Amino acid sequence: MHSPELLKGTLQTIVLKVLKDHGKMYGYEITQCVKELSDGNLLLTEGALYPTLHKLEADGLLKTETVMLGRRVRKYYTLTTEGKSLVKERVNEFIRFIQTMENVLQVDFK
Amino acid sequence: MHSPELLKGTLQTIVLKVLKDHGKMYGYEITQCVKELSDGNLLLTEGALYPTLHKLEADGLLKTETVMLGRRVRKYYTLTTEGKSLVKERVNEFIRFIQTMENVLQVDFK
DNA sequence: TCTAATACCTAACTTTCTTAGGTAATAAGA
DNA sequence: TCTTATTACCTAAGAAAGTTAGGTATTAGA
Repeated sequence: MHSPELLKGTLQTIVLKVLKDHGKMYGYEITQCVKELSDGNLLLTEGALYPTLHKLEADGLLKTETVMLGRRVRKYYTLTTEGKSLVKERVNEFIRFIQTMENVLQVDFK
Repeated sequence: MHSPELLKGTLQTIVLKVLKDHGKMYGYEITQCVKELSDGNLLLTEGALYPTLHKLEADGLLKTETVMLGRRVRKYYTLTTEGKSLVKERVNEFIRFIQTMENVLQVDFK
């Protein structure tokens, strides 16, 4: 497991990219997906995830669709057009940050 | 320039590693060193740096030596033994985080 | 029947930044 | 000489973005 400090600032990027790669997803599904992709190293807490999803929606980057499964509510999130273009920027920004850190820390990631 | 959000959680690691690589340094010198290493992409603010240095010192990871240059004060920081062993851990933790992010974001840093 | 998993959510608190100040010595240029 | 930029230290208020710890409720399985 990683220090949760490192996650700060990357949660939005993770959510946006996972939604881009997997299309329509609901909150709980995102936590499970990230858990799998990270081999159990990244466990998104709901206290962080849901406020993030709500913020991304409020910012017009995500849109929602609420579905009833019997009596159960499920809220699906998808990227808006604006959201789609932001994903690339965010991922590129992260990559540039990593490259900068490689220089500052004098290490080799790969 | 990078989004300052991404810096969160990495400032301690940067300070520790730069001190390990360059030995005795003072605060202002650290900001200039990081600026150079990052090609101007990482500009440490003093409001973030000084509290971080004080915290690392309080935690026993750094020790200080105050030098007078004429009337000017300069405060040098060096790693303690404890600090030296922590640097490796922090850098390794960061590398593992990057590798995890590579999987989650499905990108290739190289 | 009780627990674990699924599925949503909020609120108090903490950490860690940014922003915006303050002080003061020294160097450089108009 | 005066003014500004740079060097060099610092703190405090506020914001951002997490954690921790709750709450509600359905469904599946032992």
